[in-house]
Amino acid sequence: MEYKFRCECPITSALDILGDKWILVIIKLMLIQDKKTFKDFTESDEAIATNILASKLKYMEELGIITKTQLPDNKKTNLYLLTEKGLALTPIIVELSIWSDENVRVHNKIMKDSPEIEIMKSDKAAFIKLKQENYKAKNGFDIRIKR
Amino acid sequence: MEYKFRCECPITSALDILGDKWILVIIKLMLIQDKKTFKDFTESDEAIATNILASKLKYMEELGIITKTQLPDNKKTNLYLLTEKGLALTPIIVELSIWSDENVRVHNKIMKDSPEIEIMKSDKAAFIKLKQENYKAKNGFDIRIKR
DNA sequence: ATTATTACTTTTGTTTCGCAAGCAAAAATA
DNA sequence: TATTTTTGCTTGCGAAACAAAAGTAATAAT
Repeated sequence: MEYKFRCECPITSALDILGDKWILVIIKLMLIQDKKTFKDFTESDEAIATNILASKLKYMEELGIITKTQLPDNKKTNLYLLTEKGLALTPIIVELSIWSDENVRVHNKIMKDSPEIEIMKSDKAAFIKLKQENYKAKNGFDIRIKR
Repeated sequence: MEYKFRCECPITSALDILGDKWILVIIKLMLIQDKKTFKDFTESDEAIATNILASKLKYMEELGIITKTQLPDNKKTNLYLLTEKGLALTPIIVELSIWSDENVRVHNKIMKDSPEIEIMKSDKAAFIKLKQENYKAKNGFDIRIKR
């Protein structure tokens, strides 16, 4: 539970936490693609290896970005859900989408369109609020047990 | 000049490019802290190793995020400057600042305040535009030679 | 009672990161 | 003009992160 930071800069410190290949991808899977179980994540297009997934989920839980919970009628399947701290990353995901749409397509020819990109661009704040509220409406009031 | 992408997702593809420990930190050093030479970067608080710096600068130039130029009266010192594609990352830097200010301080006790954080929060779009225009005013019309 | 599913862990590489040292060209200084 | 310093790197080696594959234990479904 002790993390290493390169220096006193807030931006660099954020990247000490988020700056790797997987953390923000996992956030995206949860927020945009509704993934919540270990199996959900392993079946995504990104094809994350199970050992890496396990270690990243543990790390994110420790940091308070996600929680690990269970449904009361199932002792096997765990639910991984975004906390407020995790949901607060939504603006970063949105800005990555927009930058990608305008600057990455030239490198990745098979990249999909974001269906919501125009809505995103025309009113960022509204889009962010909507995504966050939809997430909470779907996942915030489930009956579940913290473990 | 061939890059590997994990899948067709725009967000994941953006992170295939930006998702490492250094790229966004180097962008921040250029945009916020006015760093432009190899030496500038090595002297930053982040203390990047020279071999990593050299490889990242090369990679970023290949991608079109930065350019490598020279002043006409100096054959030694190179100037690394953000392109439009690199400047377009400003909103991501701003959102990282805001998330960090609210969520990272609990982990990094010695983290500095962003002096501009309140301005940033109160009008993001204006702040972003200002930063980008300041950067261009300072660096956009220098006499320099592309190499 | 048997099979399948879920959520991992373990093992064994491979690739990326990072420190330290070294080096060559250009620039500054004597 | 000769020497020293600065700048921008490269090289070599150890450490850490990432990744593919196989294995396991508990639970759930049949």
